[in-house]
Amino acid sequence: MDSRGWGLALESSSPPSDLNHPFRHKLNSNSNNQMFHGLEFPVNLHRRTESDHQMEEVDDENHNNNNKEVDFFSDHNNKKSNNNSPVHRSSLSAAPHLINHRVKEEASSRDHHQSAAVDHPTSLLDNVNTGLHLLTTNTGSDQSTVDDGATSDAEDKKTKNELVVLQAELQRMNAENQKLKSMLSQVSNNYNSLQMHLVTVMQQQHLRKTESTQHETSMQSKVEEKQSMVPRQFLDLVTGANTEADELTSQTLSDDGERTIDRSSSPLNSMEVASRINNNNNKMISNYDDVKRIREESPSLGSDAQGSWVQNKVPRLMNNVNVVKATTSPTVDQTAAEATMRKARVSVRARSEAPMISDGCQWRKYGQKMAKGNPCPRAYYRCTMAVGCPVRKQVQRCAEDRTILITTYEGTHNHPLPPAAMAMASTTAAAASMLLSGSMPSGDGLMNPNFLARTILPCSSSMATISASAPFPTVTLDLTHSPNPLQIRPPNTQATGPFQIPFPPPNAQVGPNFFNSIPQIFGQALLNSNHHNNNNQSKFSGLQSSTPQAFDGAHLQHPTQNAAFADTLSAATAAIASDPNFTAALAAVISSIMGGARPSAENNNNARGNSPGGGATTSVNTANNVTSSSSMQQQ
DNA sequence: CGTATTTGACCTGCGC
DNA sequence: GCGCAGGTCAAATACG
Repeated sequence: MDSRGWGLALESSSPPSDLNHPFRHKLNSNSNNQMFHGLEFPVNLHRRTESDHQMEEVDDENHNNNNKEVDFFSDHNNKKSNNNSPVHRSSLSAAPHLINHRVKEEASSRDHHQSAAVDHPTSLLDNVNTGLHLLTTNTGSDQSTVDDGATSDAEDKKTKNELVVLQAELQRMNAENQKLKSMLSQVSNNYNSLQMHLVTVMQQQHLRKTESTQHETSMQSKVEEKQSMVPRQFLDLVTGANTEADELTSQTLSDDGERTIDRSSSPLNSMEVASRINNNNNKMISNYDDVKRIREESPSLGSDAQGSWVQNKVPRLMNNVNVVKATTSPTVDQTAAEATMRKARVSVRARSEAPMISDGCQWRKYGQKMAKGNPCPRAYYRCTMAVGCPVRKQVQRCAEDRTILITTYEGTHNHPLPPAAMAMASTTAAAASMLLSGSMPSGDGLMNPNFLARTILPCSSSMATISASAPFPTVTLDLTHSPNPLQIRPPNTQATGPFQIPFPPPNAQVGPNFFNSIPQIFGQALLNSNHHNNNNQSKFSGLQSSTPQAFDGAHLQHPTQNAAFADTLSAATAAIASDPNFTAALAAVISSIMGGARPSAENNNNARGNSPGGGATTSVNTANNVTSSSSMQQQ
């Protein structure tokens, strides 16, 4: 957690006690999938499973032994001082025996089911380091106080038996790890395939639109331009570069003699397509004269809104991201992608008395301005976690309600993020991606924001808003509203069409998993819109009902693990959620593996403790959890 | 003394 | 062309 103690914690730091949870499994990161890099799977942390029960029994044994240790010590003292007491002698001999007997019985019964681990107990024991130190105290005390060789042997056997049990548990967990690995692999594969499919579809739509526009009449009327300005701007803000790049793409493909490619069947490698788009974006961005020429050549593409946007932003983008001439370098692709991503903004409204919400990243303030219409100054921050990171954010209090802090993110991090920052980063990235993807030309060539408002999450309550009238395409995630749809919504001057996603009530505990769920929600939204395009809206209802379970399954006890896992899971589910059956299956599998989708009431109610939970109604209180900050803004 | 913040100046785009 | 507003820069200042 950032030492500055910003007010709104989007993720919870890990209590030290949980960090040492003995049953944490750490999966090897999949080198082919950075999405799951460093993902740790706490297994059976939530449900009282057999293993937990076994461990507690062991602990109970230990505890009992520790309790008895006093008695033993007392007995030994009595024994030494008074060997003639038959009562003491009997209790002395009976207690360890009974304990060992119970342990043996338990070990035997478990060994019956897990014989593999018992086949070579001694060799395994040498290699097992449980780190639990379950028996050393007891054994040591007994050995130190009981000068009895038989008892010592019994203790050794007991120790070995318990270690055998632990070894069996380890093996069982290894098997679970393998299952999880395979599951992750499956998720990863689906994610990659769907991502490629998405790029392919995007490219097809672009090509289709390009062809259609070539047959259109030359000029649209001024009225038509006015009417289409908002959606066109919305389109342009997020994909206008691509739209023009498509012209370049067509030219480039023609120049390269590759235009014979069958677009309908999209044999092009999706990544190659994306690379070409980005490359041509670079061409466009790097050569403003080309942009003007293309706009002149393609009047239908050069509407006012689009032109103003390009003229407005391209030079700055050139300065900011050092766009260079188009090459096939992946770095250039990334730069173009960043330039594109910087066009989209994600605004988060949350109640906080602190000057800035804690999102896990390190920010450096580089400016502050008084914005028109708001007595509160607007502060400008840039990410300092890596040199040249393009991500910036603006922080400003709401003019109407100064308890509301509006944080607007822009750009995509170009560096690895700590788990604490993953939630917000993935949220903003997903929201920006949704803008980018959601603005792809649909059947009529334009994506109307109101279309999104009509189609996305009709049953949701509190809201996020897509703003197309703002200078930038902005997704506003409003964490200040009640989920009750009947409640009057405070005026949002920039909102043009409500696009709602479920958010917790103002006083609800909003935790990392809530933010982790946002990418998934946006994935749902995007997919829902796609389904709507395909007249296949019914699929989404199943998706909605199934995906929350996936996050319920992420109700884990370790906050960091929980955040990391749920974050990764949310990203994955957002990407793969186009198949509701798969999502439901994944939710079911994860829920079953993770110990059931039913979190305990304790976890939900004690969210800020060791159990932040995974739903949208748990963890840190957005509205009230406020801390002071040393990096005070003048607000 | 190094780093972060502050704040006025400057740049750019847009509307009139 | 001019003024306004948003955004950024960089020297000055504060802070640990």
